[in-house]
This record gives sequence, structure tokens and C-alpha cells, in this order.
Amino acid sequence: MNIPRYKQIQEDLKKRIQKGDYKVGDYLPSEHELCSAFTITRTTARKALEELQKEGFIIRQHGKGSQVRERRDSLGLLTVKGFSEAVAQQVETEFLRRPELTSWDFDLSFKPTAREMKTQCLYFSRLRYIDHQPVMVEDNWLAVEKVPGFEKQEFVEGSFFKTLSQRYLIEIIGSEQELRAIAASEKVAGLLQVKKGAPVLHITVKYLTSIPGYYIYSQLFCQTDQFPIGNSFFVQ
Amino acid sequence: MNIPRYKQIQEDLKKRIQKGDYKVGDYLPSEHELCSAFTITRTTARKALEELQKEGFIIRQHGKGSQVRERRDSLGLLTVKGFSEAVAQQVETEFLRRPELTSWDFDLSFKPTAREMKTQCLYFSRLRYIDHQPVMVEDNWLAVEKVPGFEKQEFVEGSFFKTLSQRYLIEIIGSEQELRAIAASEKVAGLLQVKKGAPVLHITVKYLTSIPGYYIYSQLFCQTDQFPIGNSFFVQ
DNA sequence: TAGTGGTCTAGACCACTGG
DNA sequence: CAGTGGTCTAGACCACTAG
Repeated sequence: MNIPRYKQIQEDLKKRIQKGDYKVGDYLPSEHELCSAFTITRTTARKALEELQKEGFIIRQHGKGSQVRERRDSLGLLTVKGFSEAVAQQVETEFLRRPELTSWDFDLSFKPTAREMKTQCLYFSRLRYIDHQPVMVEDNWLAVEKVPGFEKQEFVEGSFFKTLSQRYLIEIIGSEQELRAIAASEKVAGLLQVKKGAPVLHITVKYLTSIPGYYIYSQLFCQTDQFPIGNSFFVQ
Repeated sequence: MNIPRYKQIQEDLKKRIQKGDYKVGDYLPSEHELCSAFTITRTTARKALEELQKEGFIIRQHGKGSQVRERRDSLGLLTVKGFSEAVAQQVETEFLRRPELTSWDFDLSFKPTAREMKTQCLYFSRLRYIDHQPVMVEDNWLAVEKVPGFEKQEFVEGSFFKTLSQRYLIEIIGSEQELRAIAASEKVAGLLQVKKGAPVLHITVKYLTSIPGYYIYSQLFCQTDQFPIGNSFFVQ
């Protein structure tokens, strides 16, 4: 198997939670029980449970066990999961600009590297809807260097990140984000169907990829009245 | 020692990075080198390095090593670190309301539990400055049940979380957050020295503590013009 | 190829939780 | 008290990176 054992067990447990075999408040099998059930050692069992904790499915407590947690379903945007995976509700996407080659002329707090500037910039822009209501404008910039032909094809399952992963073997390994509350410009206000000058959330993102020195830059304008941006976080 | 070995090594390496012994771009000693240097096994060395990665100090790459990362110094607020620890710049704090006993009457998307409602509510409010400029209004609510006498004492080193930890042995183990862009009310605008109606970032937080069912509720109003809220995040 | 981190085994002792 | 997770040892094999 190429997929690590802990990952298999992690996904197995996750599916059982999602199917309802383990409900909110239930305890998963203890580390020792997982060891005998899957014929693994505690290191592997712990890794699977720690990952589930990171993802917010369970809370682990010393002396007690791993308890299934209630998950809030506002946009879990501040993770690198991407929009489509993060939202449970009905999501639609409309391209404002399909992927096209441009020059590097975006104005974010993050700046492209000199190396990236040497190649052309691939740009696309999308408008995202939840329950048929526009909630987010998204602009994306990346160096075309590592994604040749990107502009000539459809997205894998409508997902940008899935396309990167499956067609170019590029994985997202992290992100840096900056958040600001700003007044909506006329253009953004029109797209999000709010008044010009209304407060919107502006998020600039620099995604780190599995290719060193190769980044993806994004900006989001979010209408947070009905759908606040959510985030949950665990330590230990 | 009560402090785990991996934690000691993590802090040791962190201090060396902060002192400049390891600069941005440098590689930390490999896992094997740490093993012999500290007389530990790889499990322990890995744990220390993984924690440093979580905190954003290093990037670990298979086949290469642990490289010191540039840390952006906007407010790393979306972690549970708390304000004083997260910001490098000069920070001042002014109490708008010192800790006092009140009834539960806050109106956040998070609701106190029935158990919490049975005891009185401890409330305090602070205004935070960076470089003598007001940037954040912070309101906090928690059940007085687990923090008797809180209102009668000073904070440990000015830090709310340190006070909880050292005086009441309560640790923060996670948080859930919701972010919205809103128009500043007259009161908030006055405190943050912006115009009434100006966009401000509103963050509501439910902190999970080491006491099951015991939470801390906060709301923040942030003026993000000069100091955007920052966040960095890593997977794997 | 040598060196790195990723995964895993098979144990051990400890601290915490609850009855 | 029994059961849980937290920490740690002492190995092993593998996949990835770079010269």
C-alpha cells in the first residue's frame, strides 16, 4: 500500500462518524482497542486519532478517551481545504474570468518572487454562491511555469486544488493569510449584491505548495452577513 | 522534570531561532543529530520539530530538513496564543471594564450552556493598542464557577491566559471562531478612532478549556487598516 | 549515493479520569 | 482501582532530495 496505515484508519473512522455509527458525544475505541482491531501499534493508532483531532472531528482527553465533537458548518475557510470541500450546503460557482495568461499586476500584501515574475501569470476569477446567493468573489494568480496547459482544460470535479493535485501533482502544504474589513468597491458590491461601501471581509492568501518557491496567490471578498467565515483550532 | 523532554527541546530550539543562532533559511539540526545532541530517540526529536512546525517557526521537507521560516508579524490572532504573546510590537492594554460579576446577557452566535448559566458571569473588557494606536476592543465572558476571586486580583504578567493557567490550572485547548466584516457602531468607532460605520472586523470566539463543558466567550472588534489579522497554517 | 524525514513495530512507565 | 491517553526508548524499513 502506498497510503500510510494511519491514514487508512483515520479515513475509516471518519467515514463511520459521518455515517453516524459514532454520534456526537460518543467515544471512539480507545488506542489499545484500535491496536487489536487493526493489528497496529499505539504509534499508528495515536497518529490516526491525532489527525482526526486536528480536523476537528474529535476531542481527546487524558484519562477519558476520544469523543466525537459537534462540527459547526460555517465556511471553514481558514483552512486550506478549499471552498467546495469546506461547505456542506449547496454551492455553485460561476467563472467571472476563465483561466487566462496575463502579466503580474496584482496588488496584494504578498508579492510574487523574482523567479515567478520571469514566467507568465495565470489568472482566473470566480464568484461563489451558497443557496443561490453570491457570497464570495475569488481571484487567483499563479506562475504558469508549473501548470502548462492549465488554461486549456476543465477543472477536475470543479475543484482548483483537485486539478493541481491530480493533473500536476502539486499539493498545498500550508498557507498564510491576512484579513481585513474593508468597504466594498462598486464592482465587488455589484457582484455580492450589497451596497457600495458596505463592509466586506477581504482575505489575501499565499498558499505554499509542495514545490519549494512556488506559490499560489489569492484574494477573497466575502459577504459575511448570512455566512460568517468560521474556523476551529486545536492545540496539543 | 514535569515538563516533557520534547517540550524542553522545542523551547530550546525556539529560543535559538529567536536569538538569531538560526536565521531564516538556515536548517536546524536533523532528527538524528538532535537525537545524539540531547540523548533522546527520534520519536522525541520529531515531536519537538513537529510542534515548531505547527507554531510556524520552521518548514519541514522530506529529504531536506527543517528550515527556519520567515514569520510575518501581523497579529497572529487566529491562534489561541492570545494577544500579548502574538504580537512582537509594542502593545499596551487599557481596561474599559475591570473584571466584574454580571448576568449572562451577551449576544453572540455562541450561547453559554445551561450549566454555565446557573452560575454568575464574569465579564471584562479591554482596549488594545499597538504603537499607541487603538486597534482592538475585546470583551470576555466566563462562568465565575471555576475562577473564584478572579475579580479581586491582578492579571499574571498582564495576561488573561497566563492567569487562568497559573492561578486556576485552566488551559486553553482549542477555539472556534466566526469572522464578520461589520460597520462600526458609534461606541466601537469612538474607541478605535474610526468613523462611525467604517468597516471593522468582528470576531466571536468560543475557547475550549481543559475543563470539559467550561468555555470562555470573547468578541473582538478590530481596526484592520494598519494591522491586518494574520494567520498561517500548515498541513502534514 | 549519503543523508534526510515518513512510517511503523514492540515494548515501557507515567499521569489523569472515573467509579 | 482499572482504563485511558501522554511520553519515551530502541530499533527498523522506506521514500524523498541533492550532489
